[in-house]
Amino acid sequence: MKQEVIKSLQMAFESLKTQWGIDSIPEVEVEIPRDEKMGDFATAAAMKLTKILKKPPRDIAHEIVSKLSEQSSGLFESIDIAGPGFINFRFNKDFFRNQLKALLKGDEALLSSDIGKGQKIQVEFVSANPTGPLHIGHGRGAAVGNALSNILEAAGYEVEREFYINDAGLQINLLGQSVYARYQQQLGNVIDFPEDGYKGEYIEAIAEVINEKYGNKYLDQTFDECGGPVTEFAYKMMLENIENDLKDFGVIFDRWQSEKDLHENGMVGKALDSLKDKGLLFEEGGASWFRSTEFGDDKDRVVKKKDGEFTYFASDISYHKNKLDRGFDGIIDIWGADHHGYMQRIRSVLEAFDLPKDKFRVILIQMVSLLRHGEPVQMSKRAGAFITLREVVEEVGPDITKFIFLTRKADSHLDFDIDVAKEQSAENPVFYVQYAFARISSIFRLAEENGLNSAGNLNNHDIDFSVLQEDEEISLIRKLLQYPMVFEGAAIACEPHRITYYLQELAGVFHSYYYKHRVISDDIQLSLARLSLCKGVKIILEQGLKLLGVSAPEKM
RNA sequence: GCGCCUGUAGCUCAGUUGGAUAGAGCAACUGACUUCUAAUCAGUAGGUCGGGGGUUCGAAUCCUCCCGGGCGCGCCA
Repeated sequence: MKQEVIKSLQMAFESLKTQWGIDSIPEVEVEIPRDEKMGDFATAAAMKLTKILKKPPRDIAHEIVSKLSEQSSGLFESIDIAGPGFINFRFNKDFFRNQLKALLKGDEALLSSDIGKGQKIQVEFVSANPTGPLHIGHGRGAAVGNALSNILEAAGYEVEREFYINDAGLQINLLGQSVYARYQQQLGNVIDFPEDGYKGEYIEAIAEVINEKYGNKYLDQTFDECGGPVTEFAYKMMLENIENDLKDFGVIFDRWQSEKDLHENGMVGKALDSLKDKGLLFEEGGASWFRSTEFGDDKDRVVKKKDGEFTYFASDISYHKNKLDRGFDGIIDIWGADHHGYMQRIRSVLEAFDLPKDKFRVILIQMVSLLRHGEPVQMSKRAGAFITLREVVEEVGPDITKFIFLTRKADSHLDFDIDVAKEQSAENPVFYVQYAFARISSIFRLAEENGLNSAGNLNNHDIDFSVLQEDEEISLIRKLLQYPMVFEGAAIACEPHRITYYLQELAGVFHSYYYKHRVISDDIQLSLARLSLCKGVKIILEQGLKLLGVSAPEKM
């Protein structure tokens, strides 16, 4: 729909070029006006040209409009000049009706997009340490990462969803020690709990499972002796829990990349070697450093400590090198905002490995404050006092939880009040959207009973769309046709929340229409045309909800 | 001290990358169920876009300086 306007404007500019005495035509930008009454599309081109042409914007607008009317494509009902020099376009109704027909025939361009052109893109998200259950913040990352992946996929990218497992290093070791200590305690041994150990109940649970499975096998062993298998068991069980939590939240990953594997396969050393070959490593104070200042970082970063151990950053270098080696055209990392200080470092690494700047993108997910009755819930993983994602999902439900996460842009803080999410469930925006879908489904059930078979008839009969005359019907089609633009915008900006808002608007236009006009009536032709319109709404609602990972129920 | 995010209606948030009279939902108030689902609809009210200055035809949006909130600045992971 947007393309038609742009094309017309480009043609007009082309023929005005000589008259204006400019070499190339200006870039054409069109927007959807805030108020539907202004038109379907608007351009501020005349105002932007005023500086170059040294003429008042309204004069320029007049020249453009008269050129446009010479072209008279017949697409537009009206082209007006308004305000300081906006040009407003209004499509004629047949254009809308034809587009609706195209949507129902399954015109892909109205549902998806090919801006991705098959490029391979990797989206890494959640990537929580497997040392405890997922909390609500991880849930937000999961919801956004999942929706974004879906959107990019629909936009023609080949997407891989990946979870990076931090299964090497001190934290995992601490997990093992904590479980070991609980195991000993459960079997009656008096043993000190590690000072910084994980104190949550889940640690006890893991210890119990070890007890059930292996009995007192490790009872007489020190941690030095049995730390390996105990730690491995603990972390695998933890990882399994995480995977299940995500699955029950409706988020599935394509690939789980282990940090430990990178070490064991020598990838870390290799990655550093290739930096060395580029002359980007140096030795100082017995440690190895990456010259990240070369790429705009504040200071150079240690990759190998003086005790010979790799830093965490070294694994990340190797991990991102690994991503590049796997042939991705673009890399998107979704991190908690508390990791933002890490961004420039990774950016430097990827630049060192020759990835163009615009191919790497970090989406920071701001903190979630969990509230109950308006009071903040204190969260501390170490102390074990926190509410898990699972608890929230079980209490509030996955659809509401996801929808709330996706109704805000990622980089703003979010208050998640469990009681508000639950108590207002009847007024919750997610139901507003789902209800529109359920209502349409209900209409189709009735249509079925009345012999207006939805699927069959709507496809086989030559339905006369010209009976769709009501303003609300045209508004509804107009809204439907905005979907590809919204969707593309969401993909380009990596902002799933745009879809969430759009769906609410679409549902709103539909509810309003529903209240005012009856779909099924004695007039068969009209009924069929209106059913077709509803079908169109249903298709878009379903598609949008699918991208968000939210269910579309036939009944509510 | 430096860096990132943030401040928009009583509350929770959008604002199409600089455009027209700043928008939703909740809460408040008025109305609408004999109809394909009232989890809905129609309407009223609610604003110094944190504050000052600047850039220009035009600023919630860009620059700058203040004020407030969150987070981060290890040879930790």
